[in-house]
Amino acid sequence: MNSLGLDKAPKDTRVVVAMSGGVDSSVVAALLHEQGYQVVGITLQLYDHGEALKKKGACCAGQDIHDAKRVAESMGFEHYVLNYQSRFQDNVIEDFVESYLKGETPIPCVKCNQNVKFKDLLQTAQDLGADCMATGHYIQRVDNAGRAELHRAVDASKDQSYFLFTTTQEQLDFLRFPLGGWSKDLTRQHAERLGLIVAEKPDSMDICFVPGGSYAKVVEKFRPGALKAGEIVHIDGRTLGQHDGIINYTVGQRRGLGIGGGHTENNSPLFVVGLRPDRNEVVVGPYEALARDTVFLKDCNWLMKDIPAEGLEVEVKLRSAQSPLPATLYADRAVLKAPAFGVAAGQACVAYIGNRVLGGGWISGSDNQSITQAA
RNA sequence: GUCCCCUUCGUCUAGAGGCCUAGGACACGUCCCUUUCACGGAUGUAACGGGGGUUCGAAUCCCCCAGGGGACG
Repeated sequence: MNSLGLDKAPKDTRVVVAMSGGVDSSVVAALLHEQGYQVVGITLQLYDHGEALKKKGACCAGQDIHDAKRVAESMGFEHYVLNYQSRFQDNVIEDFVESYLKGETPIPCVKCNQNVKFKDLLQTAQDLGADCMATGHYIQRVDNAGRAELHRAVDASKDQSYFLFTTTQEQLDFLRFPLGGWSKDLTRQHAERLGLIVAEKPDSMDICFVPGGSYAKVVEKFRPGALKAGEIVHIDGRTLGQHDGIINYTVGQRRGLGIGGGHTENNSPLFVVGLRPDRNEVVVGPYEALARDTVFLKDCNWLMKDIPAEGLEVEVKLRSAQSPLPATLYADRAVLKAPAFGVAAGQACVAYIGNRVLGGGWISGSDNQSITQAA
């Protein structure tokens, strides 16, 4: 059994590494190469800023691709660049745009993992005769009696399980995440040791196809007219101000409303409580108005057997950086032990038992049963 | 067009002679956090309508000039 869990010598094991051009995936590729594996680095060209966003100057995707290629060249393993622009456009950007127009808050990173990296790229890797595909994600693949499970990263602060909840059992069987047990520090140490040119490269943060700019402008570009000014209304019916486009807001948001004091008791801050795309309105209210204890799910992906009818005691995350919340999971919803504040449709509900990632679903809506029942 | 009240940071306001080089909240900016959008944390900018007085000393007292409410007009 080699380090990738395969019953082959490294030199006979062909592994495709999905290289983004960042530190993490570069370290994975270089490390596996160092260990003697047949590494094939693949970097996807997903968009072109010069063309897609009508921006001048260097294209960021180009720089990342260039970095990945240089890492491969310096280490001496194969590397290919595949043009996936149309797939990315169809499966990620279009969905992103449509979701915002519906008043939801999409997660393009998950769609990209789900529909591009772990689907098309993974298929390509298999077509290339690879034994497995490795990525630089901070998440663990744990073998439990012959069955692969998904577990949170050891470094909780870097855990990316939220973004990978759509990973299927079949995909998981073929995937490897060498950094799942590492800290970011350790990764960077290895990057330096290996002399990678990307060792000092900062972590990516914004949406990749919206570098440093406004994502709303991207939506506006693909759907002219999407940025339409409208009213900001309070849940009590008052109109408190104007917004410059519903797509600029997400449920739970506080900043950016521009509504000063004098509208609420004690000048308490206002939060976006809801979005009404049909009326082009942003609905605001006090923090308490965000309370929800029932989260409805759709298009779920579970890495486990059927969920019992009486429910399953789990913890869920409704936002990537949020602490897990105790809940009872059903096939189509999660019922929280205590209300969550700022549950946005379009975001994901990812379930855990301990460190194990059970999968999750897309949030289609939410409710506050305790209030509904009391009323 | 007689007699009363009001006028402070972008907003809502605290303030009733020295504790105010004017405080708070909301908004806004910056930074941190963050492979979504957000939340959150830290930090910062910013005001006594104007002009005279009285006082050792006025945002606070008095007097004028400009903007909102009151059973004769």
